[in-house]
Amino acid sequence: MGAALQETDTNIGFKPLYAQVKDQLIRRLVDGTWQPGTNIPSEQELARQLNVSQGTVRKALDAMTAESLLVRHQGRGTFVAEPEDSRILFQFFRLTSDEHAEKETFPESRLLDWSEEKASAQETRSLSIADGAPVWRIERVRELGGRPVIAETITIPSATFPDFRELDEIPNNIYRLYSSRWGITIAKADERVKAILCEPRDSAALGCGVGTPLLLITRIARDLEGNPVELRSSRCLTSDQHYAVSLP
Amino acid sequence: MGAALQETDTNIGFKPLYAQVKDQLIRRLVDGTWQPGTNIPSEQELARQLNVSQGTVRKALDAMTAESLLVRHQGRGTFVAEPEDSRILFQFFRLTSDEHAEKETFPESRLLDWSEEKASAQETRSLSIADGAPVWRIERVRELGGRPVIAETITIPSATFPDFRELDEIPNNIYRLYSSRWGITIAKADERVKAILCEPRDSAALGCGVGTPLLLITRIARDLEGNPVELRSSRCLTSDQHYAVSLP
DNA sequence: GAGTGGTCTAGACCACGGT
DNA sequence: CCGTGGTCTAGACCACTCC
Repeated sequence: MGAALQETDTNIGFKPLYAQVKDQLIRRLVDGTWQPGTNIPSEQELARQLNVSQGTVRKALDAMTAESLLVRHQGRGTFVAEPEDSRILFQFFRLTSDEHAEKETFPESRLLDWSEEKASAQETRSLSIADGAPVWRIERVRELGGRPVIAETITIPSATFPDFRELDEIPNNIYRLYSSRWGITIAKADERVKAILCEPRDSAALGCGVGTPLLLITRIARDLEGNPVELRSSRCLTSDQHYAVSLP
Repeated sequence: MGAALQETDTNIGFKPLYAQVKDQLIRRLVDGTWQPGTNIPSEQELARQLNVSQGTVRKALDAMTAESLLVRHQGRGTFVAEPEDSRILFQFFRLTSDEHAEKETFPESRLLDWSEEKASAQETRSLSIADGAPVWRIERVRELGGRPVIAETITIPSATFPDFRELDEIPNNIYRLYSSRWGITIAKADERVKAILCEPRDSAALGCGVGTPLLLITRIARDLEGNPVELRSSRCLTSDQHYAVSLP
């Protein structure tokens, strides 16, 4: 790490060398030096570049692999993770069919509406944007096995996604779009789950009666630096599906 | 690992040395050689006992620490994790107050009923026990901030918890009881979450009307070896609470 | 000061993938 | 065959805790 190396541990702000290496490497992801899908230099090469040992680089790469930022292939190299369907599904989609572990297909989406509006109070708070700033709001219905099971509202700040208006389609896997068109990587997300009753607004879309119990999932998705990028509200029918969590 | 060491990687059943070390150490937890709260030998000592290097022992200990089986304290040593309130709360209790990260207090329990019954079909399946085997079923209500918010049913096989009948009290933190009285460590759990409507049975306990939307959490808790030990159904009021999940 | 875990280094050998 | 990541070892120094 050359001149940036901290020599002593007595500082309260001490960070281990491998953590500093990790920060450096994440910066290369953030600034686009390393594009999704490309392979990054070998451990030995990075060790030379950063003036640390190969073992220290490995510890940083291992941590990033654990966070799904990188993918390692023995004999081939280390690659920047891509927002492929299978990975996004596994990492961010916790709704599963009740019967046997399904084929894990990406839920089909049907776009209902999308328009630019002023952010609500909740959106302002969740996305850390200015009061009343413009946002895009996307309404769609998602289907599993041919049956509508999720009504979802996606909110993103207009400022973060310039020229969003010019899209002529919203793809199924929207995180891949964020990545390919704006270079924004969704790295993690926080979800809050509640039980609610179906309101008239969702009744038609989900094909269920008003008053049907629904799972409300409120997600804040964050980029590589932890900044909130997307707010999503999903109202889910859970008569034949469940939200699966493993502890820890 | 002496004679147990595998010499070559070409076997399909190959396990890295650190994983074999981890298995050995977990066995010491399972058979009670190392009791919760006690400190285990130092890395150097374990390395000598197992005929591996200290770095290999460290990798095994790091993995076990990540699974909350051990706790490390720099300068003091490595300790077997205890089922303390704060850890159990953090690891297994995902229901949180909507407002600001609460004081994280353990929810108070009020015992409604407990009796020995024959296992239902679901219990038989979830707990991998014989059809109609005897189980203990515990019904209780849990409160947060003085208000009842969870009605829960805990089912455990009678065979796994001998003399359960002789208890004169069911403590708040029941996982600590499993550990202290039967030497059973709850190491992980799988949860399934659905939205349901409050039924008459829970209406009185929760002080809400029939038809109120509730979060149904079905948990299968497992011991160190992954065997299912407890089935738990929690019906939760989520008007002022939510179920929190971080992805990944 | 002695002992512990935490970090960092350097080098070795292996299995894997592609040439 | 070579280069890659995966594993294992050995030794050094540090910070922390307790005596």
